[in-house]
Parts: sequence; C-alpha cells; structure tokens
Amino acid sequence: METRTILHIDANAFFASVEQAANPELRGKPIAVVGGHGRTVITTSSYEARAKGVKTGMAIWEGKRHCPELIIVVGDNKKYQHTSTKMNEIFRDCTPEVEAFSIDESWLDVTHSLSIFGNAENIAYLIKARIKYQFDITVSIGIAPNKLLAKLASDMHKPDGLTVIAPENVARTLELMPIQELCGVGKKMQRHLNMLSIYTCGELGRCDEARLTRKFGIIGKRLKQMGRGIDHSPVVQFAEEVDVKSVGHSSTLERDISDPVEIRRFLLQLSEMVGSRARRYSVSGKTIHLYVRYADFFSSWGKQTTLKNYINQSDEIYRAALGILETVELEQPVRLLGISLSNLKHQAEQLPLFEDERKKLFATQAMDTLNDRFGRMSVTYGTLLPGKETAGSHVIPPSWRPDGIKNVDVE
DNA sequence: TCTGGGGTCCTAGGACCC
DNA sequence: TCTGGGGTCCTAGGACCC
Repeated sequence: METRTILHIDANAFFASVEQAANPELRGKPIAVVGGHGRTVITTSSYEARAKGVKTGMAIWEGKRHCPELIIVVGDNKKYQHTSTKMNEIFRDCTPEVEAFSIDESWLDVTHSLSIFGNAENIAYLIKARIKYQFDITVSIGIAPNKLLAKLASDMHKPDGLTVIAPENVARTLELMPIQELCGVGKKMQRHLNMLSIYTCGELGRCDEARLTRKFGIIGKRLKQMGRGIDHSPVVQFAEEVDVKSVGHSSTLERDISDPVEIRRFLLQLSEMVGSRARRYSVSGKTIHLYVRYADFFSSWGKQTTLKNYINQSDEIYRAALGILETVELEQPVRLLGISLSNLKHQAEQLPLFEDERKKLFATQAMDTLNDRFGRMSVTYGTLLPGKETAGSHVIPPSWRPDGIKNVDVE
C-alpha cells in the first residue's frame, strides 16, 4: 500500500478566535462564546479564559466563577460558517482531497501534491500563513501517514502548532501516549481499558487481540490497530461523502413547560425545522424519534415509531411525533424536546398524482423558498404564530459542514 | 440562571418469515 | 409431540465525536 501524507487542521478556539479577530477590543482578553438566548452553555472560550479554568460546556455562571472578568459574547453562526467555508477553499488550493470533519477541523490528503509544494511542512506553513493573514486566526496542524495519527498530532501542540509524526516515528510516539488521546476512545472506553491495565497506546497495541475482542466485540480488532497507529480510512471529499442517516432537531426550552398546548406548539416548530431541512436535501424518512428530557435534567426518554410511508412534510412529521407523545403520560414538566427523522431515502423529484397533494407540495416549496430567503420560520403554519417564540439557543453544532447536507439552519 | 445540540455506529432482544 | 436456524426489521439504549 502506498504511503500517504495526511494533514489534520484544527482551528484553535475557533468561535472565540473569530470573535477576537472581528473585534479588537476582545483581543488578549478572556472571552466565552455562548448560544443565543435561553439556557445556554459556553461553546468555546479563548485561551485567556481557558488559562483561568473556563471550559466548553460550562454554564455562564460557572465560567464567571472561575474567571470573574470573563466577557460573554453571543455567537454569530454566519460569521463562523463564512470563515470555515473560506478556510476550506484555501485547503482546496493545496489538494482536492479535503474532508471537513466539523466546522473547525479538516483532513487533507496531500500525497499527490507533494511534488508541487516540495514537502508537507511547506503546505502546512503556507496554510498557516494564509489563514493568519486572511482571518487573523491560528490553526494547529498535524502531519502523519493517516487520519488517526494526523488528528493525534494536531492535538499535541496548541495553539498554532505544527507536529509531524513520520512513519518511522509512529511506534516511538505512541509508546507512552495515553489511550484517551486517541479519537474514538472516550471516558467509558478509557475506564474499561484501564481495568485491563492498559493505559498507553503502546500497551494497547501489544494487547492480545482475542482478549480485546472478548471484551469489546467487533471493536476489539480496531482498538488494537489504533494502539499501533494503523488506520486505512480514506480522506473522503465532500462530493463523494455518504448520505446522511438522520435529520434531527432538539432544543432546550427557555423554561420548563407542562401545558400540552405549549408542548404541541413547540413540537410543531421542531417538526418544521426537521421537515424543511429534510426537504432542502431531498430526503424523506419513515422512522420518527421523539426525545423528551424532564425538568430534573437527569430523567429522559426516547421513543420511535416506523411508518409505512416515507415522509418529509412538516405536518406529517408533527402528526407522527404527536402520536408518540400521546402514548405516554408525562411525569414532570418538560425541559427539552427533540425530533429526528431516520430510515432515510433520497426523494426523487416526482409530482403527486392528485390535485390536492400537488397544491400542498407547491405551497410547501413556496414556504421553504421564502424561509431560505428571509430566515427560518418567517413563514410557517398558523398555529405557530400566536404566543411567544420558544425556540432555544442558536448554538451552531460542531457537526456543521461548510457546505452540504449537514448544514444547519441559521438565521 | 445549573448542566447545548448536531450527528454516527454498535448491541441486544423481540417479532416474524421461510 | 417436539423441534432447527438464518435473515430481516423493529425498538431501545449507550458510547463516541465535534
């Protein structure tokens, strides 16, 4: 197999860096980017804030406890999307093989660009310089023979790092590397491996495969490979990316609610968000999942139902979700509601046979077009209009991709 | 003012069919 | 009277990623 050269590029404290670049008054100061309104958490904090102990996921009050002078900035998704898209354009100047992993991380397979640029470090320095010049933000870059190691490498020096794991240094680098540094080993997996006296990648790579398979099933083999730094997964360009498996939307309410009318209104709103996104990407699905988190935060449940037909109309999604809701007795006021549509298939463009269905389709398309142009929920079903806006925060999820199906609704 | 939101993949058990 | 095993589809839940 051909030796590959993969770059992993990770924008440092992305949302916070974009804000600091846009507003000189924020530079050099501890800032935290949070979701719009409602009950929100810190999505990103600047390095100045991190130094004081502010972490992603903290509530605002918690962040301020660590750092009283913390400046709270409400996130601006449009800015981040724009920057991310432009950054990926810079990457594509170096190789067409770019895979956007999230809004602030991409992999580049530069194997076939090396002859043009000389070597991978040149590419990395070029990218760093262009991004610094154009956006005034820094990135950490990892260079390695595969995606797993490139990602590991980009994490080793932050911010503004450049780390190379050459093929001949893989074993030495991994020998003492804690297993939890590997992408794919989370808290639970770490605990399980620790119980087997496995703490480092070196130990993981030497572990008997049968032992790992007994404990972890099919993942056991993969784990051993990860410990040895083996990863054959390709850098998948956007155009050839596999189809999405589900489209969902969930939101924490501004306050806990138990009024059935309010709950239904919110459900309809979520249905519209899921439906419009599914329609925009021409998918429909037949499994509806409803998720409810109660006021105490800890108790929650999810129920799903599979229909005979594939649907993507908001009112159909709403009816299915409501059907699920009606099978349960709510035990507490509701904190969060979520709906997702799965079991998806690509919807061929086809006009319905019957006049009333055609009318409905045209009406939906007109509504989607207006909402695309003037913003989400400018036009919607009548029952949504009265009453106050209940949509939760507008935090952009890191699963967002620069362009394509995972694009999330923004204002 | 305690604790977000978007996904993917895997497993286990039950129903049902052949 | 007692009995198989493979395959598929479904629901529920957990772990992981950003």
